Amino acid sequence: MSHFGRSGPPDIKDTYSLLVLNITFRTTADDLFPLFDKYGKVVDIFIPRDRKTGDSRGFAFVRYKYADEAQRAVERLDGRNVDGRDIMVQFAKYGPNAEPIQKGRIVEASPKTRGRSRSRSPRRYRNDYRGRSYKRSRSRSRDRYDRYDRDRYRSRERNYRRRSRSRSLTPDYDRRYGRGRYDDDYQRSRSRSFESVKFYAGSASPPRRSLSPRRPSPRRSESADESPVKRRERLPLSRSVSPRGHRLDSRSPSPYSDEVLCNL
DNA sequence: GTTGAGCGTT
Repeated sequence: MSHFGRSGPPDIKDTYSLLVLNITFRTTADDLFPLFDKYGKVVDIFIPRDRKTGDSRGFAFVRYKYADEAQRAVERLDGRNVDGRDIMVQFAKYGPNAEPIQKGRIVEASPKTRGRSRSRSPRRYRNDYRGRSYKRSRSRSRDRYDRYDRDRYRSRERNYRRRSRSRSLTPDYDRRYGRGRYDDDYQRSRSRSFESVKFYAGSASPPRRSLSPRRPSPRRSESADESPVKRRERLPLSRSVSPRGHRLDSRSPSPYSDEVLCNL
């Protein structure tokens, strides 16, 4: 029950969180797991994503069960090249609820403290990033669009997203799987557990989205509502199963973005 | 079909 499923933070009570910076936007939790799991028991991996687009934001959180293992992972993996980029691994400084944590360990004393720090200030999302004058919307290209003709480019962007969503085959993957080894693999057997766990967690809704978003009900009202345009929008999604069969991220947020759902 | 300082979700 408390797995890397999409049911929120698992059991963060006695875990040690590592912040992994500078990963590629295509790197998934699956990619990180074998690396980090070599140094200890990885309890959870989470890759924050853009709310709207679902894209990776370029960093990840890896949670260890034991502090010494986390520490070792920092020493060994910080600066390591992953998918062509030198990642930075360090202990997280803030908890999932913006709590300061020490050495990656959440200091959350009482649930009262936790509730306080997040219940007030009803930010829409956490995109304000704690008011630390966070400049970015994560990319200059999107900044550009946001400033100028966002409305004009919106549909274009959507198409991009959708296509890149269902594509999922990049040189990165070739490289990674051609490599097939990590530096000291003293417990490579565990490399499978992550996928297994996630399959387990997603058993209700398998990663391979052979989805059935909404069966066109034989109702007259709906069929009348169906325009060819909408139909076209749905089709590419229905078959958007990646070549890898499963492309699981930490929590793949619904493959169908909200806008798509709204379209139906 | 991108981008690149940074701290997180059901």
